Amino acid sequence: MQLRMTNQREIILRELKKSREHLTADELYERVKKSMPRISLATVYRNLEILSEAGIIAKLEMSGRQKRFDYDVREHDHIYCIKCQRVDNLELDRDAIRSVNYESDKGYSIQGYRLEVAGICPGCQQKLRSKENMS
Amino acid sequence: MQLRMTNQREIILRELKKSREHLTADELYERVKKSMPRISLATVYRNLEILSEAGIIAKLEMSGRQKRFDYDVREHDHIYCIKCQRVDNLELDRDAIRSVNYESDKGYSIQGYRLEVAGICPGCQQKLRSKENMS
DNA sequence: TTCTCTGCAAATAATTTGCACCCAT
DNA sequence: ATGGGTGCAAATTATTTGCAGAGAA
Repeated sequence: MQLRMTNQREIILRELKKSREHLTADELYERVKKSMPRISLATVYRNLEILSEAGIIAKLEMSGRQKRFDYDVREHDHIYCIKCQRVDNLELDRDAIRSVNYESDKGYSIQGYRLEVAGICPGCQQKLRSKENMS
Repeated sequence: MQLRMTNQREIILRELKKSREHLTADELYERVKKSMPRISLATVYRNLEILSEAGIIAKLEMSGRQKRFDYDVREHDHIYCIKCQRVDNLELDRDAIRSVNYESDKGYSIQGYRLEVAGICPGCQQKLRSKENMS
């Protein structure tokens, strides 16, 4: 199965790269529509699936509903805001986590792991503080 | 808001406790139906939500589509099978993970973390081996 | 009695798919 | 020209919600 570089695929990749955020399919759709108004959401979904399948982008399965997509395919972990769902990268030593012994567990053959940290982002901390001040 | 112990709630709790697995809402629904055929799936969803909100059970947001629910509310991590989606507990040292330094990251105030290990469960390893032998 | 809970059906949210046409290779 | 890609609408999957009646406290 050969991948073709269509116009829509190119723009999807460009927008994902440009933002450097961890966008959901519909967020990306909104941005892509600006340069290609007739593109369909299904095309965005299909391309995100195909491109992550091919290892060109990464699919993030975080807590919460929607999947997010990352232009950066290097293995890394994420931190997300429990208030606004925004997701940022975590720069931490994956080897240190790997050394936590979970190898022998339950007879599973281990394929990988995912550390997901939950927190409140600076923006939402700010909002909470101003709400406190009002009361 | 007072919680009432209805018949359906009791059975839902009993089945969740009995199985000691990490069931999805519809898996639980199928089991509960055996003792209470007229219960509705919406009631199962509502109860799982309310009970996890109240801290009586735990809601697991793992990779993949469906949420799973755990009778065991103690903090612990999970390993799941990438073939059959089954989820098992991981007994590992949470303090060791906590010591991986992610505190200062991005100005977030940290609320918690979740380590999710992916692997292939013994049952699915078996199936893969017999498939190999056939070819 | 009061207010939470339930069943049912309909609504929602996120994602996927069938189909006929389009266009990159 | 061939077969992957697209837009559109409809289908699917997981979950939630409105409502009127039921039942726990």
